[in-house]
Amino acid sequence: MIALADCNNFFVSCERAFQPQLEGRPVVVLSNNDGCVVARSNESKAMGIKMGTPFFQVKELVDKGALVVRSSNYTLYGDLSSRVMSILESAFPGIEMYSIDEAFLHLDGLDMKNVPSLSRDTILKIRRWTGIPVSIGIAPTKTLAKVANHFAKRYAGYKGVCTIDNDEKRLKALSLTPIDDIWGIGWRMAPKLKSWGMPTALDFHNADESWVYRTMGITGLRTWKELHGVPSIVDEPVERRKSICTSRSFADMITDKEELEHRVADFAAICSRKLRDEGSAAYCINVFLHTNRFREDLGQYFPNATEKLTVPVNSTQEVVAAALKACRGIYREGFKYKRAGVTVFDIVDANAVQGVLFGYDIDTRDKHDAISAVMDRMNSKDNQTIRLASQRRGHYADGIRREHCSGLYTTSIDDIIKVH
DNA sequence: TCTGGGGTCCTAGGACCC
DNA sequence: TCTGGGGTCCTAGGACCC
Repeated sequence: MIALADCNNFFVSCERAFQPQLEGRPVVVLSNNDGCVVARSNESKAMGIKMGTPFFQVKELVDKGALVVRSSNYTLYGDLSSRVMSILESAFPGIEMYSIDEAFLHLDGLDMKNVPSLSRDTILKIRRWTGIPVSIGIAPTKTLAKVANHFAKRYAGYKGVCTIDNDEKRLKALSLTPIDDIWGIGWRMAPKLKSWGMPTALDFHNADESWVYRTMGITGLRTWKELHGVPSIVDEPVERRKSICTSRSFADMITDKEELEHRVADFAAICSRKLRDEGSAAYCINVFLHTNRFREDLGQYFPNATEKLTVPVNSTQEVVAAALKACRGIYREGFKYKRAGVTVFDIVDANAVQGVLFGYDIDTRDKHDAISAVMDRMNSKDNQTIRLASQRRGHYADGIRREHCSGLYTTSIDDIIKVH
């Protein structure tokens, strides 16, 4: 058996944890640049606001006072997430953090009849210590634990914990679950399955195994087996991320080459910082540019280019230099750019790089490493104390819309004073 | 007027080899 | 109408997740 702990309406709950007056009111949290709705409270879900709705479509409700809006505040959410995770970690034999607001809980060695009460106690503790509401689903496979979690969230009677531990409960739960709600069935497959007469998870569960493999491949078959109670989604502990991406949409469209290069240099610098934080280095630096795909009246251009290096890098100078080279190769005059990003991949352990650098200037590398280390120390507070000349003047967040942001309650002393 | 960001895995097809 | 048979590796794109 395995359990899935999932924070309810996580970003909204984080906002409410520090602004209790938002409790009971319809609240939405927006994506970067105040673009789309990415989190909704139960009240705003009940109003029919869909995930991914462009903010301008619901702005009127905000102006009328019928809806509360917040820009996203990832510093706050990341901080609360790690508090929730550490409580889960101390309560269960092992946890596998799956996303910022979800973790699979291993139950090895626990007496199964005690697991529901342990889960309830942990939920109460998390609520008391962090203010975040959590639900837990318990089942024989991860996919079924997700199903159980949905029920725990949806029906108050479960008091936050739902267990699927026999065939009767399993089949009943699947019969009540629309196929689109199954983990692993996305927006492409769901309409097809429905058109083939399988609107519920139980219909899919009852389909023929070889038919599932033929039509949906190995991934579809894994989901099918999981619904039958056969664990088929292996948990590989991810040692090292395989790619790291930093990208943003801009508040305004950019045409100027130099301005665009400053932004790309910023994104590359953030990527290099993320690499160093994980003790990684990358062989490949990719840059992509996007024009505004919603402006059909304007020319469209979505180029990308990869710089492949002979030696993996993680210093700010080297990553930025490679990104700018790639950027210069794809920039075209006359387009209005709305978004850009830097992705680094072919990632290796930075420590393993040392000593195999034949034909490479070790002194230069050591200098770069030393400079990066100093930059990291100086930038540890606000991230922008020191930067390369090719990066932008001003704060990197300038030019990104964030008009409804709450305070940095967990990380800024001024905000902590304000709250108290 | 305004429309997010960051990941993973799988597969088909092309390039290349003998 | 005819135009082999088998491999491997790489990559772009699709599909999925939060």
